Formats: sequence, C-alpha cells, structure tokens
Amino acid sequence: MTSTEPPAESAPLRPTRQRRAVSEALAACDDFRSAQEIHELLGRRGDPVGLATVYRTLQRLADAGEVDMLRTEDGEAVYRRCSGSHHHHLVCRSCGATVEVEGPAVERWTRAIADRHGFADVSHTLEIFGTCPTCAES
Amino acid sequence: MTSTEPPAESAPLRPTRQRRAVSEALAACDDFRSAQEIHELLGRRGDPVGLATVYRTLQRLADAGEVDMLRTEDGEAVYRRCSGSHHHHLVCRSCGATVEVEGPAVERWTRAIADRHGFADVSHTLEIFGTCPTCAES
DNA sequence: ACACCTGGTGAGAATGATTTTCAAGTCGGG
DNA sequence: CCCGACTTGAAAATCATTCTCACCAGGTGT
Repeated sequence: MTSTEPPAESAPLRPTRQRRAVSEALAACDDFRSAQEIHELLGRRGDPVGLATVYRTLQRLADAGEVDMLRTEDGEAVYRRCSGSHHHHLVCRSCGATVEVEGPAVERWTRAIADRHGFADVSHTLEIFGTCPTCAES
Repeated sequence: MTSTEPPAESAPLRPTRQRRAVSEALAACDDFRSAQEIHELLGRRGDPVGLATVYRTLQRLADAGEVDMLRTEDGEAVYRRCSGSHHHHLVCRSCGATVEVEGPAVERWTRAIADRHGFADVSHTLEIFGTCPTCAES
C-alpha cells in the first residue's frame, strides 16, 4: 500500500501465441463467426488453441471494444473485428456476410426515448438480418 | 391423398388448462419474463405446468405473434404479451419493466438499408436496455 | 543462472437454458 | 364407448458457455 496504484486499470494483457492466433483469425475473415467456428478454424490451420481460451480471448477483445459481438436469432454469440466507431450491422442469416451501417438518427432517437422515460445507463442493440444476394440465388 | 388437404394450415391448437394457464400468467404481469420464471410462478400459484410445456407454449404464442420474445443481454429468451402492431421495447435491466415504443422512421430506415444492399427476407431487432427510474434510486 | 510470482493455458467437469424422447393422458367425434 | 390425433411431463439429451485446477511460460529481483 505504498502509492503505486494507478486506479485499478485493466490488466496489462500479455501477448501470447494464442491471443495472436485468435486476433489473426478474426482479421482473416470479414464475417461474424462463433467462438466454436474460430476454434475449429484455428485447429484446422494447425495453430490449435483451447476452446476455453478462445472464449476468454473473444470476451476480452469484445470488452476492449476491439471486436463486435452480437447474438444470432437463435441466441448464439458471434464475433467480428470491426471499425472503432459505433455502428450496426446488416447480416446474412445463412453465410454471415456483414455490412456495417451507421444511423445517427437512430442513435438520437433511442437516446431521446430513454431520456423521456427517465431510464439511465442506457444501451441498445440494433441488427438487421436477411439473405444476401449471393445466398439468395440458391 | 384424396383431396382433403387445406394448404397445410397452422394446426387447430386445442385450448387446454396448461395453455390457458400460461396465457393468463403472461396477461397478469406487464414485464418480460423467462420461461423458467413463468413455470415457477405457475407452480407457486398452484396451477403447475411442466417446464417443457411452458417452453412449447411460449414458442407457439410467439410464432403466432401473440407475444413478443427477445433476448436479454446475456442471451436468455424472455416473453411478454404485447399489442399486435410492430414495435420495440425499452426494458429495465434489473426489474424487467417495459415500455413499448414505436419508431416508424427506424422501420423505414432498416428497409431502405436492406434494399440498398439487395438483402431479401429481412427482419430486424432493436431493443433499448437501461435502468428504470424506480430501480435507479437504489 | 536461479528461485519466484503472476498471469495464461487447456482438458475435462460443471452449468444452465432449451429441446427431444416417449409412454401415458385427454379430447372430440362417430 | 372407442379411435385417433393432439398434449403433457419427467427424465434424458443437446449445446453453448463457464469453471476448475494442475501445469506452463515469461519477466523480475538477486
């Protein structure tokens, strides 16, 4: 208890082979992927990472805001490396192809609604699901 | 294969004690509740319904559009009887209190985005989470 | 180099929600 | 009263995700 205590910052986070592998996998594909898919992908690529570690890593990346996480219509969590700014997604239900979209008007609208009802600590989710042109031409 | 085949309609759906119980439970509370909560509530009320049946019933009601289903931030499915028209929700993270909101502009916006990218069979989710005034005054 | 300490890993067990299985119950009509 | 179709529910089965815990790795102080 001397005084060497920077306000309980986020841990240093050591750069290990596993963490690098997960990040690279995310960087390699442009679509939303589940933890399991990442895990399998890495395994096939001969750069195996334990499933638990994949989950842990994705969670941290998501917390750090380096990747976006959302839930598919059946509740599964999927991840994707994304641009830093706040945005939403148009996601293909069958192949996961994703388009980032912005909607400043929507942001304002949600804030206004929350304010009007006195809700604090507000967050919102907005995702658009559909079938992309490629998957459509069965 | 005579000809007595009305285009495979939705089944008649028999009105049983269990189904009535679930519907009533939903009608009784104004907030989003999980299947487990409904199940427990009914049990305590002395009108026990099997957990599997609760799940089945909620699912059908949701498919029929008689109740709304959404996923909490940690992926759990919760249900609530709702007005027929399309709308979204402002939900309290801690007590489940819910406010229905409409945003015609948002609807138009999502459709426009989807169209612009050629996505078909489009659906969208939009929920606002926060802490309601009551829960806020710790 | 050496002993250490802390964080990181991973295999497998544990959780928890949701679904399925399947034998038994119910309903409505003939 | 009897049949067949629809329901039910307890228990088993799934599935994604988390936890446990013994073991490993890298940097530090000496």
